[in-house]
Amino acid sequence: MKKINTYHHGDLPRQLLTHAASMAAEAGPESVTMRELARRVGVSHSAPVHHFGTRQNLLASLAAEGFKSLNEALAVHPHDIYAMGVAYVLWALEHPGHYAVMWQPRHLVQDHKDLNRERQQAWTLLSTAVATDDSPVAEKDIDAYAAFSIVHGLAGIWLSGVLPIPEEPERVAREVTRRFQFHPDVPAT
Amino acid sequence: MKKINTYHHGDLPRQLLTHAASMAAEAGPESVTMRELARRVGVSHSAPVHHFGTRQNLLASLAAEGFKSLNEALAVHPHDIYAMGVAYVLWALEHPGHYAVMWQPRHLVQDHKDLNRERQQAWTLLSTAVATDDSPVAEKDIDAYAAFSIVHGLAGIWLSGVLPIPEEPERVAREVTRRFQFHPDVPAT
DNA sequence: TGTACATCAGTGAACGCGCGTTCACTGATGTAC
DNA sequence: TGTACATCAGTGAACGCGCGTTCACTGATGTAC
Repeated sequence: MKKINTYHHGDLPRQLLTHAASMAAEAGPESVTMRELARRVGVSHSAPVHHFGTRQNLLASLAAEGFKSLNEALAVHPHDIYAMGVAYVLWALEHPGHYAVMWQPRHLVQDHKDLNRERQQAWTLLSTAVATDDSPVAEKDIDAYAAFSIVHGLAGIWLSGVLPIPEEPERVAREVTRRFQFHPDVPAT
Repeated sequence: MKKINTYHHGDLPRQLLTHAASMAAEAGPESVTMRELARRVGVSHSAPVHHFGTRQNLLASLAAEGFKSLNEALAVHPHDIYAMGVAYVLWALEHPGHYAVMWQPRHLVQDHKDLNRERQQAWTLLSTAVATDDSPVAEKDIDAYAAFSIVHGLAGIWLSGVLPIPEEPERVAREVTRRFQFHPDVPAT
């Protein structure tokens, strides 16, 4: 039987990230302080410093973990932009703390290698999926912008708490996502 | 000629809100502190307290001002959901500080009368514009959700700084907004 | 199996700082007569 | 026009607090022999 030891338990970085995600979900990234985080995990306030160096680096690690997990969820539907969109929204609802940190880069250290790689990968996944449509090249960027906007907007509305999350978020997410159309023929008025 | 007096200048609440908006735009709502705000305006740190009572109330006043101004911008196009959407995005780009505060209700006092009224009014404007379409009633909510998501998402992407604001934001906003369609006939797969 | 030693994980005191709010105050303005 | 007084706007010291980071440290673990 594995001894559970507050000392050298080997799992502290993992626990710190998990609790940081909870805190960010409850009260935003700015509420994740090294000291309160340490209190919740039950270690001294220098323990997080030992593992992550600075607060900005800890939050960037959390964001990197978030993008990695999001990418896995998106990669399940590599060629279906609508299914991918639904997966995006559902992932955000399931990981509100990560999501908040990912989109508030202000709180993150800038040159975090893992974060930059995973974030780039997320955009690649999305734009590749959009590219499977046969739109003119000049329209592809707009298509990607719009597809991303609708799912990011829906997630943002729900997570901000301004509108309540419905009972069947998956159904609503699917219906909302359907309202996105590729490069409509009718020109803008 | 009007005497400009640091004392009793009568314009302090106005100046406080203006500078608070700048600060929120630069570094987020959480960076708006009573003390730094007072420093920027050049008054003592109790002056903002005298006029707004608490920090949360000051920020709620800023959000209320934001919704009021947004509503005026939206009301220019009362029956055209696409034009209204473009107006929404452009307004957000022009008022990044207000926009940030409006969508981070965590920092605001809850029972601010003006804020609650103006926020309700914004939703009424949007849903009324959507209702001019002849969709089935059950689809209207989804239509409103989707229309709001796409513009809120686009504004959020740009303001978060993750993707750069293009040279012609109005053109891009118009094109993106066109990607929204009312209740498509093709059922979801 | 035992021992010496290096390395790693976590501690706790200390630093300097900025914050929101309270409170008694003072200077400026407006009003009644 | 002058004066007394009330009201309003802004001040500055003080409070108690939580924060990120530094640093010398100690306890636990792993490894070489």
